[in-house]
Amino acid sequence: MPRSSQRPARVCPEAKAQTMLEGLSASGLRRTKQREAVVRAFAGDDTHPTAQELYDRLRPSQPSLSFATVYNTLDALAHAGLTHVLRIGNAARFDPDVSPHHHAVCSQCHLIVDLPAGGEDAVLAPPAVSLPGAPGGPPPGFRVVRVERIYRGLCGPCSAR
Amino acid sequence: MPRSSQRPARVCPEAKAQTMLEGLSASGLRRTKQREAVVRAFAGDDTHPTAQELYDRLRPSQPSLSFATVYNTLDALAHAGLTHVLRIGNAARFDPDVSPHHHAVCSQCHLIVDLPAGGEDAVLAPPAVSLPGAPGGPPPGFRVVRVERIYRGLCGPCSAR
DNA sequence: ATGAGTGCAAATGCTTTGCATCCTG
DNA sequence: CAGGATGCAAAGCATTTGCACTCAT
Repeated sequence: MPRSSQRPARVCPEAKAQTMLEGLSASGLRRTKQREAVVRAFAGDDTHPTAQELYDRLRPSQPSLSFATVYNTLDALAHAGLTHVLRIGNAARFDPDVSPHHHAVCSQCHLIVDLPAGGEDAVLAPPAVSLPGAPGGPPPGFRVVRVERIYRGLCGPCSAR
Repeated sequence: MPRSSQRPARVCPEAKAQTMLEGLSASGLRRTKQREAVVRAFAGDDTHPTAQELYDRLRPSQPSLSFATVYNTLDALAHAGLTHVLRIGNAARFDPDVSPHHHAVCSQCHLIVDLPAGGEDAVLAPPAVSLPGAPGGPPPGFRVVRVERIYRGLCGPCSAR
């Protein structure tokens, strides 16, 4: 049994970073100082940062790092399937957690929190599943790869006003 | 029984446009020629157009219409709850259908199709429902107002390559 | 008549790109 | 040492804003 049953058993950031870096190599991408810095700053982050936020966070320690590199690195990670891109506000937000989970977004303060995938339905369809011609008959032949859910509402503090 | 059980019994565009215009008035917003034009072009549209697309569509018949007005009108409609904003690609897409439904997005051609809300779970929570401290214990006290789902995958044609 | 709404254009903000240079594999 | 990656800056879009003018209420 995992050490904790309260949270999605988040691995230690260092290990996560290692996994991401290995994923980069596995995708034929080069392992540069810049990418290592981005990955280390990003891997253990569950705040769904924007590229700008990561850049600001890294700038003090990596003065020569350019914004474009942060952007390109995140883009590379996303294409390699090592990161998910969340389009919730105006700017793209990045999520290093590619395991099945959903998001709750506070309409007031725009906080985004992770929601472990409940048993309700599968987030990932094993290889790919065709949508049944269920009630109303959605597009036939559409092969669903992933289901993303966004719970919109008010977080605890905002709910309490 | 509704006329059709295959599709979400879409109302006639004219009626939908009327409803939206009445909704505008009901929200204390003025009924201008520009807004009427936007609403008529938009009400029966299930292609989830961007503001730019609607503007391009309207320009020929409304040469004096400005882009900002289209933008502001869509924004006003959204604030009045008469339209939903979809953030799927880089640009905001607008959906005149505010009845419970979800979306399937083709990763290849970026087509967005409506999916009638199945019985699986409610899209709308009656007034507002608190997330149970289910498996993993998501944020306690978060009041869910609406659940949005995005089915990512490949549409029929793209799936067939 | 009043002030919300409009048109225009310029400002913002996010994202992408071109290119010379650097450095990993 | 070849080509991918970086840094810088500029270009491209999407979105928002200021302001003078117009028109719905």
